[in-house]
Amino acid sequence: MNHQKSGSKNTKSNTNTRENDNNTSDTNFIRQAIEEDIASNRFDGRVHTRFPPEPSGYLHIGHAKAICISFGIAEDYDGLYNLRFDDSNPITEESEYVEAIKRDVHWLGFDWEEREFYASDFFETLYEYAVKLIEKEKAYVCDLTPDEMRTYRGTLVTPGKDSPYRNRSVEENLTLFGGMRNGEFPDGSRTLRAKIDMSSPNLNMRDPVMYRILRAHHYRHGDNWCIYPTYDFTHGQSDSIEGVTHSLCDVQFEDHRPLYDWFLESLEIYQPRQIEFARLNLTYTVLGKRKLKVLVEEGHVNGWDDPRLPTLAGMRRRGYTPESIRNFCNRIGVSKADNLIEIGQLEYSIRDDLNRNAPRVMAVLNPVKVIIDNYPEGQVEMLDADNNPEDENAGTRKIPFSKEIYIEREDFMEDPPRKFYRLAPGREVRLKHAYYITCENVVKDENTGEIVEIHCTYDPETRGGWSDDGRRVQGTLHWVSAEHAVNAEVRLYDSLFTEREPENAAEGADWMKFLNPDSLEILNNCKVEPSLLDAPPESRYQFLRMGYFCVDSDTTPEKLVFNRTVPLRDSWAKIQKGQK
RNA sequence: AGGGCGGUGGCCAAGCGGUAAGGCACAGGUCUUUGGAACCUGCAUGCGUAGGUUCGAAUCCUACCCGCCCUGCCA
Repeated sequence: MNHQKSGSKNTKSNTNTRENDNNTSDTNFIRQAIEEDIASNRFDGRVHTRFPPEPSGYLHIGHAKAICISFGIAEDYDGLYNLRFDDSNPITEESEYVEAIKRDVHWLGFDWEEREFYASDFFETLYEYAVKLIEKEKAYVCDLTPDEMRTYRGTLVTPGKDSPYRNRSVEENLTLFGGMRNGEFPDGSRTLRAKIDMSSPNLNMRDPVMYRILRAHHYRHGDNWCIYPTYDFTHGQSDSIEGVTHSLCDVQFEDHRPLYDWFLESLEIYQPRQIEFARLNLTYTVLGKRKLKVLVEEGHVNGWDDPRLPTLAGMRRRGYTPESIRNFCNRIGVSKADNLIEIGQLEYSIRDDLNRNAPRVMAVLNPVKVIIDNYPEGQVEMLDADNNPEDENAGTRKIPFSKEIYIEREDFMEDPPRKFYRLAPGREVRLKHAYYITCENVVKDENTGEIVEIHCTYDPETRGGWSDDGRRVQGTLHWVSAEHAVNAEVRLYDSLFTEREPENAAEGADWMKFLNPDSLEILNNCKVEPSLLDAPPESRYQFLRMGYFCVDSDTTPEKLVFNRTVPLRDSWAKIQKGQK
């Protein structure tokens, strides 16, 4: 069941490496439909898709799914894809968002070349289309107020009734619609409606509004217009104008498809095919621009790029790679069934990528000092450390070792439980890339009882972490030389919500009450190896045994700041849980 | 006088009348200078339910049940 994966694709300006993910489900109902269209020569065998965001917020992982579907399919069938801003509502749209969206789509690894469109650039054509429908007696100017219109529309189970303005003459409608455009009527006083069927069981067909009067400044066209087309009168025609063949969208628009087709057929213009798929839902978070906007605007997070957010900007800052997001989207598949993807699926995708590609480095997040009593005072050795055991070409680097080092506080226990393989009194462990050390005793703070120093001895014969006598140690610890350590701030993230389905768990609609108060933990006294000193923002590392981290944009020459992207899988934590 | 769309293991998802792919998760095990990774093994006599057609049904038919979406001059 392999559809053609063109060997010549992606030869353009994609800077990201596009690995073929062999977990990709290479068949789904959309691809099947497209293959049928190619086989039947509908659209002359062309495949041309589009991604149509409204510039009213930032893109999130749900948009990434839509982008990967639309753009990924176009690439796989040697087709084209457009980026189109669906900007027919001046009230919510801003240039800031179009810039952010373009940045995020590029970052994801897609290049729409010169095919960047704005629905608002089609306003003049759309206006002409509207006139054409009036002339064909398929549209009329309606003076009903919003409340009246709602009443006339009927309900889910009862038919609506015709507007008293439904049978105005073509001439009157033309005059009135021209007047609407020329600003002769106040906002909201009239609309242009499609004349379809007020008794249709599909509410979208009960004479939907095509144009409303709205004196609002459009971020792109200023005050040129005081009437704006609605989504329904804009989307299909934009697809048509752009030559799109397959208009892939959310299942929520299934009910709109008859209207999408009606406008195109009535207008007698080129008619693309709309196909719908289920939107992404993720556990322990909320998706949806409105909700994300609330979190940002009410200050529950620090901006659209807060690393806890499922926005692409936030995920980028968190340390996610574009590849990992694309692979995630491929792995979860496409269908029309409601879905709730476990956040672990996303974590798997980033670990999978970073494990293969992120350089290893040592960093101690919660340090405790270890003094090696028999190590010569003042001596410093530069030890070899491999940069990535998963990558032969990653090379090695030198790391300094000395008499005083830091290790992770939780890597030592005075009274260790079963299966604790780390440092404890009398026990020998390996310091990664360095030596075997044995714990001799500990020094505690007289008042608090907290361990302040651990005294050890090392075996000089185990340089590099090997011993010739075949002696084996159970544990291997990461460490940083105290004298050479660089201080850093490390930000640890937990899920934004405490509920698996915050939107459904609430009795009412108060998903906000499930915000996790501990979603951000800041560690201020972390010690990282000196090679990290000049690491640029967004560079990613594996902190050995601790997880994947990336340099945050808050980093300054005085202070290194890291974000934990995701911890390593931790089977010790599981054992501990089992022991309790 | 409601309409539309869905229901295959814990979470996704193939399947398209020939005897339930794959991924994540989970459970064992091997290996290991990351308790990581990798590797091996296990994990639906079952496809919303009940009937029917058929040599044979997740796939076809009938009825029923459940879930989601739709009553903006948002998209």
